[in-house]
Amino acid sequence: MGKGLDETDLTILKHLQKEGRAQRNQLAEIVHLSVPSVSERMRKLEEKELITEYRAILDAKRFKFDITAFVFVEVDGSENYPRFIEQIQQEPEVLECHSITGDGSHILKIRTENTDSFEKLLSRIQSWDGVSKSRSNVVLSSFKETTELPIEKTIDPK
Amino acid sequence: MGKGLDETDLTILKHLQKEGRAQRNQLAEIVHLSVPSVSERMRKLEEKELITEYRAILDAKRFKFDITAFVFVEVDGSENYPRFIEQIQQEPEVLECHSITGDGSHILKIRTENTDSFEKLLSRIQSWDGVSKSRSNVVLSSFKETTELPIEKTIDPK
DNA sequence: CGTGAAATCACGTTCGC
DNA sequence: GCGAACGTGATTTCACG
Repeated sequence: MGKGLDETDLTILKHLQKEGRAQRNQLAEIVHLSVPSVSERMRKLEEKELITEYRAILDAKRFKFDITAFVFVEVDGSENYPRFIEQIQQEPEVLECHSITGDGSHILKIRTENTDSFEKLLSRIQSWDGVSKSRSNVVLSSFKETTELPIEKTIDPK
Repeated sequence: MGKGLDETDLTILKHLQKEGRAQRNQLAEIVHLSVPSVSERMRKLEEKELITEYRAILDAKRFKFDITAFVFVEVDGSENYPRFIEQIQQEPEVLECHSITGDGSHILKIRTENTDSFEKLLSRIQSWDGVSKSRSNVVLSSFKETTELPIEKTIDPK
C-alpha cells in the first residue's frame, strides 16, 4: 500500500519528533532539498498518518500534578471490557490504558494532583463493573520520558 | 516567582497540547486576542518552561515496533542507580524510566521491533550491575495513549 | 518528483494607548 | 499589558524540467 520511505523522510521524521514546530526551510537545509519538496513530504507523511499529531509537551511537575502512577487493574469478564474502555476515555487523569499479558488485565498510566484526587480516582475505577482489584505503583522520580521512536532502526512502514 | 496563569493562558496551553503546530493567528481567534499578545504569551510559557518541547507523534504500529512492554526492574544497591540511569539513556528503545514504590525499583516503558530485539534488550539490561531481576508485561492493545495533561483542573503553576 | 519565482500569509517589532 | 501597522521572512502555488 503505502510505499517505503527514503532516508530523507526518516531524517525529517526524526527531526520533527524532537522539534515539532521545526520550520520547513530549516528542514530543507538539513536534508538538502528545496522548501516545497519538504513541504510536500510533510504533507504526505501527515496524510498517510505516519505522523498522527503534533503536541506541545507541558512540564507536569510545574503544574499541580504531584502524582504519577502506574496502576494494574484486573477487569473480570471480557463482557465488561468495552464499558471499561469507555469509562477510561472519560477520565482525563488516565493518560494511558493498555491491555497486557501477565498479572492484571490492564495497565494505566495516571497523572493526578495529589493523594486525595488519586484516592478518589481509584475508588471511581474500582466501582466500575468487572473491576475486581488494582495494584498501584507510584512514581518517585522520572529519569526518562519521551515519545520518540528510534526509527533509525526501521525501514518500511506498511 | 512565576505569576499565575489566567484562563487565556490555559486555553492556549490546552490547544497547543492537541495542536502543537497551531498558528498564532488561529490561537488569537480562539482566545479573542491579537496575534502579538498570543505571541508574547507563548514566548513566556516557553521561557518559563511550562511548555518544555514540541513533538511530532508517530504511529508506532505503522513502523516496525510490534512490541510495547512495561518492564519492572529490580536494581539492588542504590550505588548502582546512577550507572543504571546512564545506561538507560543510551537505549533508545526505552522510552520511559521511573523509580517507583512497591515491587521492583524501576519501571520501564519499552518499544521495540519484535520478540527477538525485545529479548536482546532484556538481556542487555539484566547484564547491568545491580540488576537482579525483571518482570515484563507485554502490551496486547492500547486504548488510550496521550501526553495531554488535564490542566483545566489546575490553576497556578509554581 | 524536484526546483525556482511570485503571491500570500504568518511572524516579530515598534509604536501609541 | 493590549491592539494596530509595518517590515521581514516563511509557506504555498504554479510553471517548468
